[in-house]
Parts: sequence; structure tokens; C-alpha cells
Amino acid sequence: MGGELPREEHDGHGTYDKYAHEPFAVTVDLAVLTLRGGTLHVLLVERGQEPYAGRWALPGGFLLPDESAEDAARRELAEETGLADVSGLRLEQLRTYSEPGRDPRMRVVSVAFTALLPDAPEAHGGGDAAQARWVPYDEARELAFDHDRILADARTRIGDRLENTCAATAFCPPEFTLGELQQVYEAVWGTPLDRPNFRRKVLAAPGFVAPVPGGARLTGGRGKPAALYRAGPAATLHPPLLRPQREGRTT
Amino acid sequence: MGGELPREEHDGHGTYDKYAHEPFAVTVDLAVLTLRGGTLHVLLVERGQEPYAGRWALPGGFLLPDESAEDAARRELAEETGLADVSGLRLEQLRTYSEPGRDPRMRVVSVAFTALLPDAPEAHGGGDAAQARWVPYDEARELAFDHDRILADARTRIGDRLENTCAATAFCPPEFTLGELQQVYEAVWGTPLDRPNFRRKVLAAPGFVAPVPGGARLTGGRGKPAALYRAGPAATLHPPLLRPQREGRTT
DNA sequence: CCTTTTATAGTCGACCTGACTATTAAAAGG
DNA sequence: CCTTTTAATAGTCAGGTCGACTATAAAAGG
Repeated sequence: MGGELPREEHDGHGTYDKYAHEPFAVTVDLAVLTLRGGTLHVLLVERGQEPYAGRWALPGGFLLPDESAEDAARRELAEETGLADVSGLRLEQLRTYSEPGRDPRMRVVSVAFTALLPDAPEAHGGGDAAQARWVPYDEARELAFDHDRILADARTRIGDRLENTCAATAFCPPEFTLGELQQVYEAVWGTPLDRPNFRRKVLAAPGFVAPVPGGARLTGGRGKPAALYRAGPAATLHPPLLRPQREGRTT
Repeated sequence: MGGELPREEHDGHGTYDKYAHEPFAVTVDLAVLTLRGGTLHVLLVERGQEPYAGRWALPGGFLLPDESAEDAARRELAEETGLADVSGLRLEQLRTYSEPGRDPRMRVVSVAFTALLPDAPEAHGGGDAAQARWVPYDEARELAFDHDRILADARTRIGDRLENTCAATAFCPPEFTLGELQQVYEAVWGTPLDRPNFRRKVLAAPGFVAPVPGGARLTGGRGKPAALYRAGPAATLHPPLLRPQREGRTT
């Protein structure tokens, strides 16, 4: 922005006037992911109107005049999930999608976000009439607009973030076992991991997880009770937790 | 986007009408980086108009009605640098900035991009009247709008990309020495690296660089002539080339 | 009690890393 | 022409990390 302004002045239009008749609608789209029963799920809403009536889509909506995209995303997330604690949630900007024609009605530029939730509240009809549902990632296909692509980008991004950041704990409840944390990695990456090695690396990364004081353990499960951990203070992972067998891809 | 549509219909406004009177201007901003004499430089333009008249800013401009943000960024890059080969350039979306009030005149949502260039053509007055200049990164302060932050975000992002991708070769001419490649890392990270170790890691990463056929070497320099390399086919770096002495930061 | 299940501890060789030394091949300067 | 300087490249070595694997502990189910 900014660099163009002289040209606007030269052609005799006020800045606002020139672009007011070619407005862009700005929206946010949310890829809200969670883990249910060991598999990745995404929050989808069913569209009631054309275009794409009856199709599933990522939740989202228009920016209000006085809010940032982050604010709008948080507001929409609260509206669509019915969650109360949205304020403490980690929202990350994914990418902006601006191809002309991605919405058949008008020019829409959309800022996409990702959000990670611990296993989420079952019922959410969304504040807006639209029906909302958790759908297994693999069944979320043929979404409205370019949401297939956004969702795929979100998964790729999350997978990368798990390598270098402590984002995985966002999928877990406040207290969790290392087994649960490993399930996060396995679900997002789609690869089984060796348990002792995973444990060693997680505990070796300073600030990733911290044991719950008192040596609390999760009982009631099948085998030996697991120690409970909380998310640590670190945001980034050193050394990184790299996925196995990735060789140099040309893409 | 999309999820909100029912509400629009309910309140009796057509979609387009409702938002036409609250339009958002959409722009692109470019953080174009290059290496000159071993230090990082950024392309800036001088503003001629208020607000921020006389201040330096990142190049950029408004989206035209029928182009994507990527198209607009590429067009602006060509206009402002006068480069001919913009088609082969790697443009990467950085982030979108949408805080209300970031432009005092109107509501502007800006999609920021990064671009990396080999040591660039000296003269570029930009297609638009504005003056354009390469400025050392450390001297690019107090830019217009929120461009200080965008530039800082860009440097952080590029630094991270150097660890995991082959992006560093984008700073180099088609044929380069490992010494030049090391200078890229040192300039972006702001850390000196051990030459033999750097060399070992770069050559160990499959597809990062490929020797120029015929064993061509760069003569005319000070010491022993260096072998020439080209960018290899890989896009990602395995194993990654991590910066030294980073400990778990809480931020 | 014995099997199953899951968590946790430990082992081992291959490989990678950082720090460092040594050698080579050019240019620069008398 | 020979010495010095500079930079590229080769090689070394101890410590750390990795993946693969084995062993033990502690619960539930029959």
C-alpha cells in the first residue's frame, strides 16, 4: 500500500472514490481442528444458500467495519462453536486467498486462520442458523468455494508447526499424558511413531511439557498408569521433532 | 466466507449492497530483500503524498479488479524495480495486515509478500513517480504505516525459511560459490558460521546445490578459486540447517 | 494367577555435530 | 621470483542424537 497513491491523485480521483466502486469484500475462514478418538476432525458448517447450497464449508464470515481479521476470526469461532473460552485460544493466520472468481457472486478476499482445540464440545448449532458439525478430516471433501484447498493448506501447515513449535499441546486438555501427545503427532502426520523415542525427545526439549506437581498419574486406563503433564512455557521446539523418512522433495 | 450468508439474507439486504457502503481497500506490500556487499538490503520507495509524505515505505499498491494478490504483487514488483525477469521470481505470501487504523485515511487490508533477489540492478526509479532505493536493512527504520513491523516479520520469516528450505539460493546469481551462499546465511541470521561445517552440511543436503558441469571455478578472487554451484532441484532441506545456539524461547 | 496392555527404562551402533587442524591454490607485494 | 596473504577444501575427533530394539513395571480382565 502507499506506493500507488501518487497515481491516484494524478488521475483526478480521490483515493476513496476511485476504489469505492470496485470494493472488495473481506472475509475470514477458519480451519478449526481437533482430535477425536485418535483421528483428526475439522469443524464444518452446512450452507443453506446458493451458491453451494447444501454443501459443507469452513466456518467464517465477513469482517465488520472496526475489527481486524484476527478479531473477526475469534468472533466467528465463538459464534460457530459456542465455546466460552475462545479468548485463550491460539489462532494462527494461515494465508490469504484472493483469486478472482473464488466466490461466484462477487470479489471476495479471504484471510484464513487455523485453530487447534482439545476434544471439543459435541453440540454446536452455531449462532447462525447454519448447522455445524465435527467431520473426520478424510471425509471433508468437496467443500464449498476453495475450502478444500484451504483445509489442505491448513493440515500441511499444522504438520510443519508440530515439528518446530509446541503447538501440539493445543490439541490436548490442560493435563495430558505423553501417549495423548503422541497421538496428536501420529494423527496429524499420519505416521506411527516409536513410543520410547518420542518420549525421549519430548522430555529432552526444554519447556515443551512439565510434569504435573505431585506426580499425578492417569489411572483407569488399560495398562500402567501414565504420568500427567502440562504444556510448558516454551513456544518453539529445540531441537525440532522431525517427522520420519522425509527425503528431499522437489516440490 | 460463506457461513455468514444466511444472516445477510435475513436482514433484507442483498449481499453486495450490504457491504458496498463499507468497502475494504485491498493492497499488497512487498518486502523485497537482496544482498549487497555481504549485508541485507531492502527495496524502499519514498512517499510523495500525505500521509507519511517524505517517509520511506515498502513498495506496493492496490489490487486491480481482476487480479489475485499474487498477480498484483508481481506486477508491482516489476513496476517498482524495473526488472524484466519477474516471471521467474519466487514470491511468498508473508501475512495479511488488517488492523483498523493502520491507514489513517480509510480501511485498508494489506497482503504482504516477500521476494528474494540476487544482487540487484542499481537504478530503479520505479514506474510510478516515487523514488525507489535499496536501503541496508538496519537503516530501514521509521517506515510509513506499519511497515516497520511488516519488514521485521519478513526478516524473521526468511530466517526461518533458510533453516528448512532451499530459499537461500534465491539470493544468489545462477552460478555461485559456497562462500557466497554462506554469506547469505550469515547476513540473514546475523551470525558467523564455520566454513568447513557449513560446506559439509550444504553438500550433504540432497538437491540443495549441484556443481556446475565441467568443474568450473570462480577465479579472480583473493584466495584459492572456489567451485561454482547452481541451485539444485530440492525445495526443502533435509536435514535442516539449524542456526547455532538457539535455546528454547518462551515467546 | 496369568495374559494383555500400556508406560517407562535402558542399550547399542550409526550417524551427525561443533570445534579444530592441515593442505591447497590462487592473488598481492615487494 | 619468491614470500606473504587470503580463501577454499580436506580431514580429524570427541560428544551428542537418532532409530531400532529389548527389558521391566503396573494396571485391568479374565
